[in-house]
Amino acid sequence: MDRRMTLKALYEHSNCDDCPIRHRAVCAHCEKDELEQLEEIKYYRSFEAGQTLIWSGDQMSFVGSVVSGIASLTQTMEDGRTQMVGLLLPSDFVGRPGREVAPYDVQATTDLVMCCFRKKPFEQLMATTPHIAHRLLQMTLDELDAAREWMLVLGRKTAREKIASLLSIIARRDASINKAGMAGPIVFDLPLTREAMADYLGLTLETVSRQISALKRDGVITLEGKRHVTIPDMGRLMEEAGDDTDGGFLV
Amino acid sequence: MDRRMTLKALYEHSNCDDCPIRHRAVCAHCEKDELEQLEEIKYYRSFEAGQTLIWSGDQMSFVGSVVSGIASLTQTMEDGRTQMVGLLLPSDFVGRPGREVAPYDVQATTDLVMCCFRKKPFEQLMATTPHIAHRLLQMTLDELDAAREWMLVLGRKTAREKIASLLSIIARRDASINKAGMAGPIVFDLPLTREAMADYLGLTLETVSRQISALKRDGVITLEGKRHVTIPDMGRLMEEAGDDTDGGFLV
DNA sequence: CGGAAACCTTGACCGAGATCAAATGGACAG
DNA sequence: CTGTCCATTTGATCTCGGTCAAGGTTTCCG
Repeated sequence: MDRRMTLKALYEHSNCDDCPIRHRAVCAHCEKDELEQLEEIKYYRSFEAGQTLIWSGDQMSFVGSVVSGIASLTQTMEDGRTQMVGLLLPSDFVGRPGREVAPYDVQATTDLVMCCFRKKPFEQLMATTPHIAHRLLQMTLDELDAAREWMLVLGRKTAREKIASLLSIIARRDASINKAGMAGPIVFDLPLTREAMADYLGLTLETVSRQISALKRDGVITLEGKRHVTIPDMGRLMEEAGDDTDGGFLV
Repeated sequence: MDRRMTLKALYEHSNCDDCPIRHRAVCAHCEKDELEQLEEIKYYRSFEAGQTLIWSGDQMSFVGSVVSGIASLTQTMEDGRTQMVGLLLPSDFVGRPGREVAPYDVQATTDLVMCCFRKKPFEQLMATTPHIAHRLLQMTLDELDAAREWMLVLGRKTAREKIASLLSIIARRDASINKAGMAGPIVFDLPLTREAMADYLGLTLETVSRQISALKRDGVITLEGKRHVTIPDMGRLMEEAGDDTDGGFLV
């Protein structure tokens, strides 16, 4: 894969209603010109599936959030073992205000559109408008909770539980985006290859495949083709994941 | 263990030079009265080894930081499997400003002294003094990086590498607190039982014991008694951990 | 000093998941 | 339709770390 990428900014929209940062910035304390300032330093970028947006150790020039598609954060050891350490779905934030250098690779797992802000101006804006900083702290705390929940998955769950955990995370996020409830069957397309799932779960792709087959055989999920998943009973899936069944909070 | 704990605030010192928050708060932008405000809501608490400060699901009434000793964050599944998701050494921050309920247990792994701030006043202070919020964001980002680095350990490293990783984290922190350099042997006391290490590493205590014995046999570490460790060659240990040898940044 | 309770080590065995290998299926170009 | 490519599935075997069990050390307390 080519290490360089098209850095051309894509000013596709002059005003952007679907930008998650903007939505998040809109609150009782917002002032009109704060939004305008955000607009000024905002731009869009598209990436193809498989592209690496940022390499570990690179200078970071922007922060931003996922508009559509999926990005992933991965760490790699010298011998090639890789571990995905974050899965960024639409509305998730990317970047470390105040940091110069990226601590891990950021990849486009699917075709991806990002809403970006140039980093320096964004940091200045953060310094002058406290509620953006506050919002960012809340988002970072959410990420930290998610990372720590995932540590339990990586450290203590069996392969079957790991798969069920991943499916239930994706299903939950998907249902909340589509504003569907938890009741009734949930249907979605798996946005990850077996290999990407393996990298997220600390497994091999063969084990992922076997466990998905097993969940299918046992009626926990239904598969059409290799990617289209139906979950007839979300509670059952969460049991398989080893989670508290009642802890079904929507993020 | 008793779920209730002595909540008695310990106003041991009326002015506190060793308080990490205060140190962190001292910067070019600090104003005198900000420190005074922090002083007003600050108090100390001591805990015995094994005590649980906060139970998952509890209301949190304070935030604060570790003065001495070690605290740990743990998650537990219904069947008893537990995973430690954070190791809090002196100067590390505890608490989620803006959150009501604790997402995991906080335990005193050793005897512990915390420097606490009542949560509500602290949050108000945060809202009025942006640089505290900023400082907190930086600390949270650090924690997030540490959590993600640990995900690689949990997901992809062998038992031997896991042990070496834990030892090198403790050694690094210890050396930086004592202002010792990385050159030359590093000596410290293991602050964790084999079981606690196992919970942090996603292993069993037997495996921890075996791997420590193996590292001793191979000359990577020296043990006196069960806890007193000498690391003759930090570079060697980091190789065993599977880390980039040159990435020896002190936090 | 003696006995009990933690904590730790070591051994024997087993099994979940890794590894190596081959077959299957779907998408797409020609 | 046919061949190629890639993702996935499935099978056979191996191995690392878990499990069960026994014994050793240290600490603490009467």
